[in-house]
Amino acid sequence: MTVDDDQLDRSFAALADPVRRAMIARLSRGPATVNELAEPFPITKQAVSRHIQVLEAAGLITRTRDGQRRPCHLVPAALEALTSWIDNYRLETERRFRRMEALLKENES
Amino acid sequence: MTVDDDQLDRSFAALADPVRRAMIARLSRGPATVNELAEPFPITKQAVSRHIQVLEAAGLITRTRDGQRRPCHLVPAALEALTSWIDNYRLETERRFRRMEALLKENES
DNA sequence: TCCTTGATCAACTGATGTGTTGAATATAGG
DNA sequence: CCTATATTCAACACATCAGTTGATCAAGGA
Repeated sequence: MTVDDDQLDRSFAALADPVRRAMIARLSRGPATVNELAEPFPITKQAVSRHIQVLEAAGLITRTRDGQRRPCHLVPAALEALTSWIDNYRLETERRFRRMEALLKENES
Repeated sequence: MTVDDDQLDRSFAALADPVRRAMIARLSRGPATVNELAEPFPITKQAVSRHIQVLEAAGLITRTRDGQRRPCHLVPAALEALTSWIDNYRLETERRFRRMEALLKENES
């Protein structure tokens, strides 16, 4: 999955909050409703509802309908898009470091 | 490399800005000074200087001294810490999806 | 239909973030 | 010493964000 710049903005901003990261961790173990996600936190359900909207706008989760409930589901492909963005630059940097080391070793011999 | 919650806050928040992401991309190709990093952007160097401080506080870059210059260097291990945090939950979710699929297939037979 | 539960909308507050301008600091070089 | 260059600090404006309370909407069950 490839993402545009706005999607990266929203995704990284979504992860830049401990409450939303804890929700991601919870959802990795299975779907959950607003009430279930709210349970561990000392904040109102309205606040939790908005955290969920942030995650959904980022594409990190989707929502289904189950009667009155609106269960949330993690979207692994969206997470994968972030890691591949980061890995791109990490790997490039590590390659450069290895080339530098090789050059140093060559010069000292 | 393992990071604490505050470090994750700062790192993801640092990446939630297109200017800082472009700086990461630039630095993956080699060290650069404030002036070099500022060049592509229509903002003041003071603003660029603060973007750099944000990246440094997140541990994503380090800085050295070269006369008046303060070159920035990307820290691949810090990027790796982020991808492994994300991958942890992505892989857990994908494992769960595969178990679900297996169960469905078993029940339909 | 009435009441309860799950979830969201609207308006407001305080904190944080990103940008500006202007002044200050530090190092290199004549 | 004096000046130019690289960078940072300080103070301010403006926008966005996370939280609150109170009202509203939607679906289920007696």
